[in-house]
Amino acid sequence: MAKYNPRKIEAKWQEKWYGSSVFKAKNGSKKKKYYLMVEFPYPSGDGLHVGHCRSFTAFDIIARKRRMQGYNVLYPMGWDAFGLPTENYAIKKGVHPSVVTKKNTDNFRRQMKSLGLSFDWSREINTTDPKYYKWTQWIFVKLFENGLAYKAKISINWCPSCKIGLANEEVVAGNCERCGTKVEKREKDQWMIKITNYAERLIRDLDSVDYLEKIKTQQKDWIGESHGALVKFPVEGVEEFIEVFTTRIDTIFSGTFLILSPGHSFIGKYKNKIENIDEVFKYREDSKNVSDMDRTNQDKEITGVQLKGITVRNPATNEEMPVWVADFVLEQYGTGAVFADAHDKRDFKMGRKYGIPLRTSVRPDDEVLAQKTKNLEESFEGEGTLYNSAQFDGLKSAEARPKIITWLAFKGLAQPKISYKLRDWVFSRQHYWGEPIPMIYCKKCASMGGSAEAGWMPVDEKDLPVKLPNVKKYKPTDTGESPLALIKKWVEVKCPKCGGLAQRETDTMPNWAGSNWYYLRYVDPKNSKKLVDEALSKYWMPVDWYNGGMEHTTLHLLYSRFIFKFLWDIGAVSTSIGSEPYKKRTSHGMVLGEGGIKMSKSKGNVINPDTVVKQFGADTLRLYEMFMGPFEQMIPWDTKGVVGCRRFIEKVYNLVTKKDLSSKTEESLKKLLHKTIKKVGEDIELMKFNTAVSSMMEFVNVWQVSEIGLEKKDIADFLTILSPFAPHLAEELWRNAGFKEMCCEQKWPKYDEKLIEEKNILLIVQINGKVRDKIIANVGLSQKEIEKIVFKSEKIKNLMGDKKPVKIIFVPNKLINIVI
RNA sequence: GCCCUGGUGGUGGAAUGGUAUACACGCAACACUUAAAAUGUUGUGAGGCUUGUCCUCAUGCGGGUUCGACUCCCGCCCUGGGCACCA
Repeated sequence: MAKYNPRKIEAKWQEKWYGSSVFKAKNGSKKKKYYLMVEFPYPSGDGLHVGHCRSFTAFDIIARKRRMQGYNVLYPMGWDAFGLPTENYAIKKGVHPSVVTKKNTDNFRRQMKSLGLSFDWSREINTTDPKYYKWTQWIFVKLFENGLAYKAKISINWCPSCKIGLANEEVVAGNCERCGTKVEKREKDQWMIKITNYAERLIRDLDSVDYLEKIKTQQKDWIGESHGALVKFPVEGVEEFIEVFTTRIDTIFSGTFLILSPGHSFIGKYKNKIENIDEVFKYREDSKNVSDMDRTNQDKEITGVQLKGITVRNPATNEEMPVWVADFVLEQYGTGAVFADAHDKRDFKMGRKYGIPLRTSVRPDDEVLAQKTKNLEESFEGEGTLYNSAQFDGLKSAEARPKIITWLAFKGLAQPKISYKLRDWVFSRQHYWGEPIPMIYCKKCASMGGSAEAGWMPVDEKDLPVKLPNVKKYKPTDTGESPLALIKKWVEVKCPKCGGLAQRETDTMPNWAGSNWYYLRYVDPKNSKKLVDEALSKYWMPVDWYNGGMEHTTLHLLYSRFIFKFLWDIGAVSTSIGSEPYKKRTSHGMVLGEGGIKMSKSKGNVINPDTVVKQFGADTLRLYEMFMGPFEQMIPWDTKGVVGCRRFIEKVYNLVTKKDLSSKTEESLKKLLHKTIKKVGEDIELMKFNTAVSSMMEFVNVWQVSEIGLEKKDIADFLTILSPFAPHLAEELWRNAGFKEMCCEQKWPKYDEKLIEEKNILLIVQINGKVRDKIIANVGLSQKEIEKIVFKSEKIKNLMGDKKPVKIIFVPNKLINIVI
């Protein structure tokens, strides 16, 4: 008998699979579709990570099972290939990024195929392919045409050493991710995308999708919806209001001063009225230089400056209030201004520090706390009962809020308002290796006036894609402009409107641009006329099950939901499919290095899947990655543990190869097989791959010691449920056992409901909740019958002595508990 | 500070109100072998003695609910992740 030789077996079956159409998703099929997707990787030079293997294998198992269940399955793969590491490599070695990308994707594809993953390779996509990014650019044009893309001067993160603008994600603890230099702020004109327009829908529509609860929570927290009110504070002596957003209008009667953010427009507008304007301006300048790190440090001393000569009136009490500036009030949130009282810790501290009067108007339920609050010993931030609040005295905070809003609204001084933490999305990067933003700026047209976007025109659809030109140097310039700005021939272009000399936008898009919509391209990967064919989007979308890392919850996942909603709004996809791209979203746990620390080259603890495949075989790697622990949990790699999975595979190989197939399976083994079929099937759906594997191990352990073994049909069933996990092995044994076709094309076996029903059960006998005996009894015996058996038992008699049972708890077919 | 995870043998873990420690690793003994590896068999939470189909104790810590709690509730500690002056 031949020894188990994974290298030979695996190469053979991979050739058969990839040379046939078994993994191909079929357009125009009458079958029900199932669209499974794992996040496409960034093809780095390091090759596939064992973490990739884990989630790809898990979803490969689901894909293979779905095919066996009769679905038309789409399980595609592609490359999110724009990005910094490739660009940096190009800068260092002088190789064009596209060459590096080609090399890396070839390696990744080889590695994936060596694992036997059942991707449909005929639908492979690559975000750096001009045929692909033509549509990424097209989406940008549509965003612009619909008023969702605009230019704004914002401060960006600037690394003075690398001379490059950094995305927020590239700044680690205030330093440049690459060189560690302290990051500075620079003002720059950037393209922005109005994702904030979609904030409400992005929260509300979470109710209609099946995401892990923690994913929903994180997205909601990130978008940060707060319900409150916009309140107007009339400024003394001028026809002007300062607007404030508050969620705690129930505390309005205790408001004794107003605080503006340093950048608030009121200051510039009324600089002539502010007596100490020099001091205020100085404070504003100083606060600009406070780094983000210092500004977010909560232990930081509160600072502020009063705007002398300016007062406002509290719209509730009509009292005069001083106005201050403080840098803990943020320009970007709400209206950039707050009213201050003793019911906020920061306001409280500030009032104390500068001797500004403080007042309270909410009483906590706790008496001691109420006294302390009233005596201004400490700041009470919770909810309670109102006092000092005129006609609202005695109301609870929650009931007072709508009443106060209505009362002030009647005077035209307040309105309900929902505020979001979500900011618009900075879409410009000063890098080479990204999609060029397909916009043209014409000075002449800009002089015709209008908005900030005047003079900006999108590239005509027929001229898309705007291809990345070849450059000699990929490194950004000293001015912080993209290296594309140096190529005069590419930058200078005819204005699409007036025909005069105009210039291209030289910034490129962020990494997320290509992954915003890739799920749509898999559906129709070669379409050169449209982003996606309507009928195909209608058949395949939405993605039925999408898996990815938790680290993408607030970036990629949110961005792509937003872009899909936009495409749906403009009718770029079939409108019958709903405005959510993913029906179900789950997430995998990271695979750590041995000892529980993160795998990294510097630590030298990186596990290369190639090595594992070479040493143990792909099936062993697949099985181990599923067996190592719960799928959603972080888990350390353990090379010793891999051995156990290899042993299991050899056991199965030897059993099927050696045993006589003509015999009839004995009843108890057949029963266990059907229980295993049930368990494996259910566990796959719940992503409990580890227990699915262990149940197959248990089955094989029993099978191994059984004298008769399995009959042919039962072998077939077992190989079929094993095949999603260890597909090469299953395929080989399937053929060896003399079956026709391929194992992966079989139907998923049904378990026999009657067969797994138990006739006898092990019944637990407890006294006072402690296990004292176990008896084998027929299924369905009544309490009386069980009691009869139990009270006859010598053991129980001895344990009970002369004590009488006080109470007897009986759980049918499970347990009897005698309380004495 | 707030939100979300998780805490079980020497190790990865199993069990979501009813036999705690499945499965696997590791370890030990035995068999096979000149020997080793591989393989197979058996044992393996801790402690105790009267060595048993025995007893006691153990699921981060402290309380509670229950006939019965790893599982539910309250308080606390620790791990990992996210957000962080958000009005």
